[in-house]
Amino acid sequence: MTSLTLAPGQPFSLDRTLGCGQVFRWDREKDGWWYGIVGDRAMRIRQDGSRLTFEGAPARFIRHYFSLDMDLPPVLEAIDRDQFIHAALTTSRGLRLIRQSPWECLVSYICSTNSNIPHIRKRIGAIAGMFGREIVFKGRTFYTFPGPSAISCGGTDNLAACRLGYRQPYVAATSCMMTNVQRWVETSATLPYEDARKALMTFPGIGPKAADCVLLFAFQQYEAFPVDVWIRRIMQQQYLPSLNCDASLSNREYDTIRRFARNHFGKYCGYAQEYLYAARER
DNA sequence: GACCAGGAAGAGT
DNA sequence: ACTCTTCATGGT
Repeated sequence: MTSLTLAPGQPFSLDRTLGCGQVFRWDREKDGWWYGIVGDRAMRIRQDGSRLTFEGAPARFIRHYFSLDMDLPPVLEAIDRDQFIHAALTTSRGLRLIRQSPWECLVSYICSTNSNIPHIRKRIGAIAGMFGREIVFKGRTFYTFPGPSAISCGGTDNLAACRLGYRQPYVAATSCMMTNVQRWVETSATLPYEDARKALMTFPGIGPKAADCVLLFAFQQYEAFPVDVWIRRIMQQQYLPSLNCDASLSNREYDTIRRFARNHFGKYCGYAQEYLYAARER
């Protein structure tokens, strides 16, 4: 068991960070411990005030994964451009964007389309359970997220058992494509936002929204502003009243929204998106 | 641009 | 029990 103390003036809320829907493989137990699996290590972590206690990962991993090394106040100050975002920043104070594993994040957001969060979690869990490696930690069973070849070579029937619906061929094709890509993470990380976005959208099942999520959650491209049904509604109500949320979201309208956000909130608009999403009215 | 597939969990009635 | 919505994408 290891612990670390948060630096003064660096807000962090474990509950808000893990509970806001950016990541799908963590569970909070009633005693306050969060259990999750990241890469090939299962771990647990809890927060008591400014103290984080954890097992299964070294402090430097925790610091990096939860972006605790990022100086958050200047970011929040930069995006705090109006009363509405100000309220959202207050409500979800301490929310930080996680540095997710790119491959798992890519598949997760292929699986996320037109689904609610519990359902997305179920799909990711099914893929891991089917093709991943079992790890027992604290009497609980976890499964690592399988690599591209484990999925693409694992058999159509096994993938079908994961009940992905129309997303299944996208996951299969993207996995197959990825087995032929060299140094995907390193290459993508060097590209500027718009180029990285175009590159991601060449994978089947990755459209503008999923690409922006992967850029934001796995590549720390804070310019990305994923527009889903919630964000579109909020943007219509608060910033762009001329939007028509009854019609389906066109690429043109998506671009209108993300360019407005980039202009209005600045280069950390992705952080603004996550706070707006976390504060959405359910 | 409009429409549709593929599908299941959650929320509301 | 039934309907509507859900962190959309790709093809026609």
